[in-house]
Amino acid sequence: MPISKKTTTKTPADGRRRELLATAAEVFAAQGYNATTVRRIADEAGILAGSLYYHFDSKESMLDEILSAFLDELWAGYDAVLAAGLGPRETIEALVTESFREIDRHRAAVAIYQKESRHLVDQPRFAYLAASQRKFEKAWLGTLERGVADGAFRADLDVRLAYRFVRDTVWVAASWYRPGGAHSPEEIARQYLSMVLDGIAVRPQEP
Amino acid sequence: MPISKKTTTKTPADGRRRELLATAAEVFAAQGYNATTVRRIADEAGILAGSLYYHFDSKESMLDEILSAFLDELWAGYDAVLAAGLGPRETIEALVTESFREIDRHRAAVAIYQKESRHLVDQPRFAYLAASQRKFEKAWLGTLERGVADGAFRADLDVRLAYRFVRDTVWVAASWYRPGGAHSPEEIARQYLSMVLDGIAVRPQEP
Amino acid sequence: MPISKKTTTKTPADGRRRELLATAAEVFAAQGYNATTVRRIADEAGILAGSLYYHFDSKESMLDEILSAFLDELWAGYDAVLAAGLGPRETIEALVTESFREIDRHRAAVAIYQKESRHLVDQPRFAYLAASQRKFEKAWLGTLERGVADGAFRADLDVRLAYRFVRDTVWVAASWYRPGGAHSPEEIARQYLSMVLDGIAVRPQEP
Amino acid sequence: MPISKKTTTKTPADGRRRELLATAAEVFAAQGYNATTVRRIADEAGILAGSLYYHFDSKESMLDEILSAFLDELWAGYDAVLAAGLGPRETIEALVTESFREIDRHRAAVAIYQKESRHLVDQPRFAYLAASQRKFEKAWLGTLERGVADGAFRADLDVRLAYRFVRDTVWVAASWYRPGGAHSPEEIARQYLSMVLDGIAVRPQEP
DNA sequence: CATGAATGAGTGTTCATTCAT
DNA sequence: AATGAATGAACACTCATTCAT
Repeated sequence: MPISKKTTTKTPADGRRRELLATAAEVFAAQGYNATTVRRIADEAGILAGSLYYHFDSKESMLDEILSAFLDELWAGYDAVLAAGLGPRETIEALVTESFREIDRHRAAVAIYQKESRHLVDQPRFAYLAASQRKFEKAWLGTLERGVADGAFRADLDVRLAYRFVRDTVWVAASWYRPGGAHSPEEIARQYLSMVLDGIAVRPQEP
Repeated sequence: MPISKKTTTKTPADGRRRELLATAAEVFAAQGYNATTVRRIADEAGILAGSLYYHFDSKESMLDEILSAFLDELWAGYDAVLAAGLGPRETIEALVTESFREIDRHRAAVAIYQKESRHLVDQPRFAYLAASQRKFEKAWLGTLERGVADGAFRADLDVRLAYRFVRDTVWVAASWYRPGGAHSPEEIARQYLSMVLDGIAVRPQEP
Repeated sequence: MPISKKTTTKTPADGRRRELLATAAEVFAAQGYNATTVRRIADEAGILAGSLYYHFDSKESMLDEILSAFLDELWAGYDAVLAAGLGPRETIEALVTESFREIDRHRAAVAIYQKESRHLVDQPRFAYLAASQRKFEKAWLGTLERGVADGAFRADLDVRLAYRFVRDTVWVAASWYRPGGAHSPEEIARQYLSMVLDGIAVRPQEP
Repeated sequence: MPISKKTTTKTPADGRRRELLATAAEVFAAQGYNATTVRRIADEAGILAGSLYYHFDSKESMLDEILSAFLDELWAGYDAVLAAGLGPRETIEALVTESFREIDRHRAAVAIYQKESRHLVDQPRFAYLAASQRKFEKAWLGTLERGVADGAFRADLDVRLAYRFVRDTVWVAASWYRPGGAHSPEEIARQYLSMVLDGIAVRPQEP
């Protein structure tokens, strides 16, 4: 059950759409949605601006499709993790790892989401963004609280602050992450988790 | 010696400028620079769009003035910290605290900086943003390396990753921080530092 | 000899053309020629927009064919009436009746004619509209003048005004007439003629 | 109490608006609303297309203002007639005369109304057109029925048909009427009334 | 200082039309 | 006969900017 109500109709000639969406996502991510002209996307795709409208209703509907496809995939991964019945620490580890995998696969969509979701949320068309945010918060906050309760996480945490801390820490990575770099998503996740869970300072010496 | 070369001329009618800049900053932060119309700023200020051009050369020059004023103040604070000769951990603590104070004082400017700096950097007019970023990176990265060298920070850190981690962690806060809330900037800084330095997981029991 | 020079080629696949033209006429009448998109016609016909161009050269040529077919039929009827050698009053009666029959049979075409002919007249392609109008005026005006001369119609008439009066009165009916309604075209013609010829006021009493 | 809810704000600098509206009305009437480009109106006014948007929200709002101003004036005249307590025949005479005066004063608006009102009625913004039509029908139909009841009009009339007959007969005149021609509106009204009330045929001889 | 009116370049979008398949 | 994809010109509209008053 996808977070967005879109029925991703998989018609045979669907390939062109996907190509064009990938192009659009790349440009949106690089220049921002508003600053991106439909002509720029068309140029990048090697067609004329008007021709995009054979495939899409509007510039906005391209954005919509990009974001909802991303969120659908993200939640497929998250839901699997949340259904696995792991402990709080292991859940956090799995969610962070899954997030970096999504960043790896949908870098452009993630960057767009970061930059644009705040003002899109208010538009009825993008109501699913708000729904996703609520679900997201519930998953992370719940896991953190569970961890504090069972002693996995520090009891002196401001859990809401910790939630924002972890959330931002992970997703902002999309702004500098480049797929195919030195580190795999799993490796980056491991290092992030190491910092988030154990801090960057050395532990007081154990005798 | 300010990071931006602007000569902050203090003409008598300077108060109006400052008011208008504050208004513009608020709108830029809320809607994004590109999505903000000059008319919207003028509406908010109670004048007509054309009248803004008595005070400013262009919409871009408003943005310029907002960002350079912010960076000048930021670096006044940072430079004082860096000149104080503190140890690495104390330097990090002081920089983070100073950063949250800036967020508190220049929330709008910080938010604008976060959202817009990436594509502004390329324009000659905003070259000082790149200069600031380099200086910023040097300060933080240097401190982290110093800390690893003298045993204050974990030796197994990927220092560049840790830099991004700390940097993002701090500044993204501008996107949700609201001045006058429950926590003072210093209190938020303390909690952030606690998480960054010591992690959110409980430490292994010492006997 | 038809008023329009079109050679109505009767190819075997002519049935499809006629269907498509009927569809187009209906949409043109309902939404106006300019406001009608070729896509809308194609939708209504259950094919794609481009496919219409297998059957027709252009949107304009559909309009052309619709109007000229209508005018050819109209003049077949009118010419028969005019050739019958009736008196002026009987001629008017026959023309009005014939007109309502045309409205009944070609409602869409008549409505299109009413709405669009004024600005089409200037285009060379639609020169036959002007020819038809001249012939039309000559027939009606001549009959009215004949009637005034032989005492069938009132001598104090401004004949040009009376011509416009009768002409408009008849054709505007196409804008509200719906075939298959309560009244047959002949019945409506009878009532119209009663009003046009004898007025709606009661006659002064004859002793 | 105007038929349209518009508050015709009479600001001092309102003159330019009125000029531009008159220009727009003329072009709308000549070419049809849809076929008229905003550029054409601007050309006619000697400014650039974009400049029109300083004065008006949209092309549609120009149309709206033209139609509602016309209807407000029309109903001012009609309401005065209907309130005068005249007999049915005198009421019809006064309404027809008033109508031709409106055609004389607002020729363009009347022509636009004739051509466009049918499809505008459905849009919420133009709901007042439907209201006007209902009020119009009530006034004319009521008067005709009253006239039939008290013996002023023929008892054998199909009143609805007579209503359409008179209505169309009057307003279609806007399509050929040119102000400043040979006949004054009152003169045309007189002749129309003569035909509508007494018919164009000679009356049977009274002995 | 501010307004009222305009400019001109650009934006998203529409649509009749074309054409290889 | 019809489709899928594209073209290219035009369209309504936006907006930063200018300038005489």
